[in-house]
Amino acid sequence: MRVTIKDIASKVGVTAATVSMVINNNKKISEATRDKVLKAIQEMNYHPNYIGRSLVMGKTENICLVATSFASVFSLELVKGVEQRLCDTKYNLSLYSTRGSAENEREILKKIFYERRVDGVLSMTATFDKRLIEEFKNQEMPVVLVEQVTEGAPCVKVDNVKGGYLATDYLIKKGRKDIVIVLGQKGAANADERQAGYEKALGDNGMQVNEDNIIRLIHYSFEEGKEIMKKIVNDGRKVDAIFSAAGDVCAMGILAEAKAHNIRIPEDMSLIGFDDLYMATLTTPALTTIKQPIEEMGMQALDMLLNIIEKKSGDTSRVISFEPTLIIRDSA
Amino acid sequence: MRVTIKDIASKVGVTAATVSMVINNNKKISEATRDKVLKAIQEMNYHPNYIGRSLVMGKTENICLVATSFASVFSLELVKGVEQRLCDTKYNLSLYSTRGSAENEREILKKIFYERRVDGVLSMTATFDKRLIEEFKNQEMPVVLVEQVTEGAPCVKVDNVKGGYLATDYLIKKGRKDIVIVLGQKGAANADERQAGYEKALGDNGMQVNEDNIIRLIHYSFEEGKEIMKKIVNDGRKVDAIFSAAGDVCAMGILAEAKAHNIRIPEDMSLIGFDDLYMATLTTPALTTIKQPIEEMGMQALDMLLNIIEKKSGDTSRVISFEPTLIIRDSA
DNA sequence: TTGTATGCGTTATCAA
DNA sequence: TTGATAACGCATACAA
Repeated sequence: MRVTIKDIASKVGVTAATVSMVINNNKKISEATRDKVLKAIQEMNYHPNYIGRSLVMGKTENICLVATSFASVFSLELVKGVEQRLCDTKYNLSLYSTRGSAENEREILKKIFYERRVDGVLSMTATFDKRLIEEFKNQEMPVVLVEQVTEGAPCVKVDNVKGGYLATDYLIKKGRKDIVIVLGQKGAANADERQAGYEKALGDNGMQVNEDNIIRLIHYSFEEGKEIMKKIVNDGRKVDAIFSAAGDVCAMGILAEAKAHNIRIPEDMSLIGFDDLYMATLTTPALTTIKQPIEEMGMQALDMLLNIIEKKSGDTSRVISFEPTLIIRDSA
Repeated sequence: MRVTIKDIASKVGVTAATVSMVINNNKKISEATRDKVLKAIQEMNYHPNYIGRSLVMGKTENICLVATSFASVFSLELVKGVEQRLCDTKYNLSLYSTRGSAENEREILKKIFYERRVDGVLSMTATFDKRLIEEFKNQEMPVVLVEQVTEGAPCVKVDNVKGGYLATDYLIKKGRKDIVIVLGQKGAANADERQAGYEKALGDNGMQVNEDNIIRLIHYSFEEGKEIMKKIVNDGRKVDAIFSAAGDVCAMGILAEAKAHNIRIPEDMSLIGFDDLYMATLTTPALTTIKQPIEEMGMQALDMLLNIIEKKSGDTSRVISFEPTLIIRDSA
């Protein structure tokens, strides 16, 4: 049998309540009994059962990170940031991946707070709408959103408008006239914002938006990047720059396919990515890209969540926006 | 206030026990009351509190993965595998990172089972010695080791000797004479085994081991890879192949630095990595590497753990070894 | 300063 | 088929 608080109590000759008070550093306990209890705890190798404690305290000391999947470099970096901050606290991290339909995602999120498995939630999922946030509030379950702004919940994100602007403006200043932008699906916050930055930069420089220059993809993948470049070549289009606002991996696909068609980069065509994954330094030419401080975002998101959990802040409408930066390498 | 089993009971006009039996599909409940209870559960949006259930059941339905850090692509791939299997079960995954000293690591591991936070442990940490395994056994806490064999605990690993052999033998067959191997610290199971494979391949081909060709690192990182290559250049060494048995990420660092010094790969020097991360396909040249089926290892490890937890198997000495394969691309 | 009593939300045993 | 009761391990208000 595992040793419980009662075992300690009976060994020392006090009650469980006393032992509990010693554990929780209650000042009203005499030195003498405190020492005896502590000694017994040592000897019997006692550790308080976390489930018992959780039940009475109403806290699990667990927080979770929810994402559609953890297969991306983005989520890895985020986990890194969260983890780094978490190790100084008493909290543990659980990962919930909601692979599958939006409905399934909703179910998982609901389970999380109704079953009280965690004290707070960090979410990178898409289905976090106002209704769901309302339910979280009703259940008093703190939540911080990452990369997605929804009214009523605090959020950590990157200034994607600025990211889109920086890249586009740089290309224009380099003399590029016909700039393709590759984006995720319409409606995805990052895609819409980056597009807005792209269009603003064009406008500020007295240029028109050409709808043909807006290309969309779904998985942000290497393969899609190749397909996009292949189509541009097959269509016989003359394009002097591509801004892969859908990330570095896609940009790498574009690069690979461009090489296969003997298109020289950056001489014939400029290429800019988004993310600044470290492999962006490894291609030839090395990729010019927009850097997002993902790890810092993870830390910040966790800090916000812990503040809410521990009631140091009730501010549920705070949006922290990180500044992206242009990293100039060889591809543009 | 959150809705509990009692709220349902009083609403329907039965006791909590009855509601509990309905939830747990006890057959002795009449259709009539079952329906009434189910309806109330729906209406009041009731979900059983997981903490309360855990306390009485003595199970948390949580398993954890322990690693020094989750900042590596290796651990992420493993998480992917585990996660994929886990989503069909009632279990949840927690991540514990034990960054810091070995002593700290020990403390965290002990906490895990003494506090009964989880039903089972998957461990990738180094400090899992016989003594610790003994403690796990005493506390009836199931554990499966990943990438590390220790007597008394089941384990999932890759045949690293073979991996080391495959790469080295291939380089020799390609006519390389002066092959550097990059390894983790002596004592780390994967490092020692890969080294053994390297030395066996040299021996089988009638070549001598040159101690200068064995280089060690700590973090398996991109930066360390760069440092290693820089040092080789600065020392004016003539090396015609590097086998980064410390992984693809390190190999990428080597690649980046080699490029910076205009060393052509594979013409001037062959380069082989280890892991087969998907980014290995994205570099120029694409990386030749030893593939470990990391994701499958994660799935297998989880299956073993769940079998032990659910008492379907008590076999604590099983070692499952996966076969690595040589993936030939452009760097060697 | 310490003990008694109670409750956290659930399941399980037994009696009705 | 259902209800009453105890139990899981711990923390806390109140009494002593």
